[in-house]
Amino acid sequence: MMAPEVQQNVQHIFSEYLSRQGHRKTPERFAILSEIYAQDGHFDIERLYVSMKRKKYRVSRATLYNTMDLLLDCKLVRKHQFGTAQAQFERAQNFRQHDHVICTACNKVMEFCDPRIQGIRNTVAEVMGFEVSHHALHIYGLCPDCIKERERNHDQHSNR
Amino acid sequence: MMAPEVQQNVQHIFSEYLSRQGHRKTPERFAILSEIYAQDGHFDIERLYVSMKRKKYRVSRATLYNTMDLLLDCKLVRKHQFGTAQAQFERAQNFRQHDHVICTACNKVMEFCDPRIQGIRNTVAEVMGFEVSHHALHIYGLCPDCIKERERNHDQHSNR
DNA sequence: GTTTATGCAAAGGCTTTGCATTTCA
DNA sequence: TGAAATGCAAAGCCTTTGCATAAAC
Repeated sequence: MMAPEVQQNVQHIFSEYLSRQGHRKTPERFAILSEIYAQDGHFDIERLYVSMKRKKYRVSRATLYNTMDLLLDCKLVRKHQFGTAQAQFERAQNFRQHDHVICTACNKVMEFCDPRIQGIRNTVAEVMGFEVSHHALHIYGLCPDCIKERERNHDQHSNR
Repeated sequence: MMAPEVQQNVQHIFSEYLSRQGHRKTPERFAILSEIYAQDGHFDIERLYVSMKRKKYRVSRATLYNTMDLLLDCKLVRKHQFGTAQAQFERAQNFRQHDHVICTACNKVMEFCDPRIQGIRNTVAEVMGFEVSHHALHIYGLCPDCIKERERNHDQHSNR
């Protein structure tokens, strides 16, 4: 569960951002942000849309996409492409930097942290003269469950 | 330019793969592989399609997509999603493992290698019990050219 | 009162699918 | 000859766009 302070905090950040950029403070925008910070883990636009419709919000997919761009711009949300067609999002405040491990069998997404990635970013900045803004590290493979699953199938195979 | 041995080599690998899997050896499949190994750097399906049409090959987009799946499966091609809608591909033989740096202003894609990534993969395997098959590390930011470009614009701004 | 944002539906772009025809084995 | 692959066009899916209406400032 998200602490109420976090909700207040992000609403404030968003409000400041909208002022600064000369954008309007519409109820839809704040409702979407609120809904996002009520989500656990990753979500996509469709899930957000259904989730808000179920709560009787009047919101359109177009506004969801538009608002996402604003939230990405002020870094309250992160966007991911895990190889599938539709983009995945997750909230960005009060979540420490992490990367993703994706199981190619069951599509489960897990998180991990490794300090070495910061070293790699620094090296890229120095050696290539890049001004690094962000990165995505996705490690693909089989999760422990799917490894077991595969072994079960192998056993069946050799015993029949 | 691609060395002729590489072309021969990959055609052989593909041929073996098709036999092993009980797939047919169609001229289209070998023509597509050949065309891919004549490409430099990254390419997408459309570019491949246009490129082959220009050379009067009779080939359809559907066959390109189908063949890509085969080539991915036998690891002669790698697939990337750099955040845009369409998938990017690159040939995989005789190219050492590398990752990508993407400029968010001009969309240029550059390559780099860092041995630390292997250490991260090993750690994920050990700590999470994952059987790692592959990974994607994308570092986003501004390339040197676009940093200069931005500074030029800043100067104009402050001088007017 | 202007101008921006919203909602809806239509259009776009990439990819997949269905099916008749061709081709490999 | 029979099964699989091809080409074409249509359909799907996610996302963006156009435009009339509504709402912020």
